[in-house]
Amino acid sequence: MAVTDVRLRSNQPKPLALSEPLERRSAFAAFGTTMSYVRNNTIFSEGDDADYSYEVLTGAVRLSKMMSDGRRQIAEFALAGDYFGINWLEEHAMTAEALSDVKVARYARGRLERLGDENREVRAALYASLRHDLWAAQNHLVILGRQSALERTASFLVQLMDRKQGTANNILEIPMTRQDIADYLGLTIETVCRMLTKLKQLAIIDTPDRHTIAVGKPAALRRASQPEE
Amino acid sequence: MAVTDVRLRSNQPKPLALSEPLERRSAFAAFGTTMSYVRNNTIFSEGDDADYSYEVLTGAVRLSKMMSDGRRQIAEFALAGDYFGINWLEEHAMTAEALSDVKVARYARGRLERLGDENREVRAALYASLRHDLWAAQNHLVILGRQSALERTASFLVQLMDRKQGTANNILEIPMTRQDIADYLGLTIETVCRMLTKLKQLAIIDTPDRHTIAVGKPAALRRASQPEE
DNA sequence: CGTGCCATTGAGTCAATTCAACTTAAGTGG
DNA sequence: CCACTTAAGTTGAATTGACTCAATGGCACG
Repeated sequence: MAVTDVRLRSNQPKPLALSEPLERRSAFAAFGTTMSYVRNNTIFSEGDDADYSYEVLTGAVRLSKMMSDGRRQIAEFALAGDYFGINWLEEHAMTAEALSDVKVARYARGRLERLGDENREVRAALYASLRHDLWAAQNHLVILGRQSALERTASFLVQLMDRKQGTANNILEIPMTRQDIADYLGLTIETVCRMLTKLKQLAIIDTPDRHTIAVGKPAALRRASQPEE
Repeated sequence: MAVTDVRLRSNQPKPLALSEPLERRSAFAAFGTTMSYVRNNTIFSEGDDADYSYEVLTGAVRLSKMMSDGRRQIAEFALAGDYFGINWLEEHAMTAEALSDVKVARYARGRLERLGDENREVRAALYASLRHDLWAAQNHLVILGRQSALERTASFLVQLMDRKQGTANNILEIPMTRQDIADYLGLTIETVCRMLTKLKQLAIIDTPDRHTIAVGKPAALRRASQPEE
């Protein structure tokens, strides 16, 4: 199979300046192996040897950390085109699980590193991916540390919209459950639910079914994700 | 002046496996310029052109993001030996301010990148720094998203202890104010204060003065930073 | 047409915040 | 060196936003 290109997307949660360019490179050659995982299966666990890095081809993956008493924090949702598992050390720092049925391309880490050593372009792509993840994590910190429940929920939806720029981005097909959203935003499932209801009451969004969110008023949603003025 | 070595330290907030190795390299040559900043002055602001990268020589720096209504989230405290401002894009994603009077080494970004392109060792150091920051941010996410006020405060102190391993790490000289700690932990100044008092009442720490915290029972502190069992 | 999972809504509680008073420490300038 | 001023820290009381607990509704799947 052929893995086509290294794509980096910009999921911008804030006004926060900083426009990560939508780069497109054909950096990794077609030496990945395609793997499939069914919904809710684990791709790798926190602490596993980081022998492979991955790219999402179809479907979605959640990357999370778990505390010993079961509290969970999701750091990122990897969607089609996203990389995960490149950035870590000898051991994976996160658990990766299939949100939906997924196809991923799997790259042997050693090979990728060797390639990066030789090839300037591959190196740049790896570096860009790492930098993107850092950038995303730092924006995430603001959401978790300083935003209200409503702002968080709105921010999350804005991120999803911005991640699929180019396409009709007003109807969001979300693969994750309310619990996943809660664990991403540092809230409970009930609070996420209430905030979605609130946004619905404000006529900003609509939720025709569990996994669809229609953003009727994107501008209002963006406003809801930020401080008043 | 001569900037000696690229040091990476492990500030481990959790059991979370993952031992970032205490590497020591002499990667960047002595081409940095020494700069001094007095307490509370800005080194660069979010949105500024990222022309330079920095290393803390003495003192401490806070790296933060600010929302338009003044809410602030501190992402990191850079202490002596730490790098900051390497990881970002064309524009700095954070504001860097002097916590105390600081001396920093300043490196022209273009030069650093060129050097990284040529020199494998420099490249590894840059990559390691980036990876460290990502790792730290991801741990920070768990703290902000899923820990209680007491756990956060304890985690913060544990991080400080672990960052100065090797030295007598039970007496912490902290350059930051309570407000800084609050903005790092996603709490209010009052809550931080109350949690410190609580730790004091539990005889786990003592606060002889504002900028000194003596950790009498490190093990108990570590326990307080994690879920029971 | 149950059975079970996920989502939603309501009611009551609680942890952390807000508001406010007061204490302590750190300058600053006479 | 001491009075004066300002900033930082601490404590208490009241408030509140998000949480917990509990019950119900809606789909999907066998």
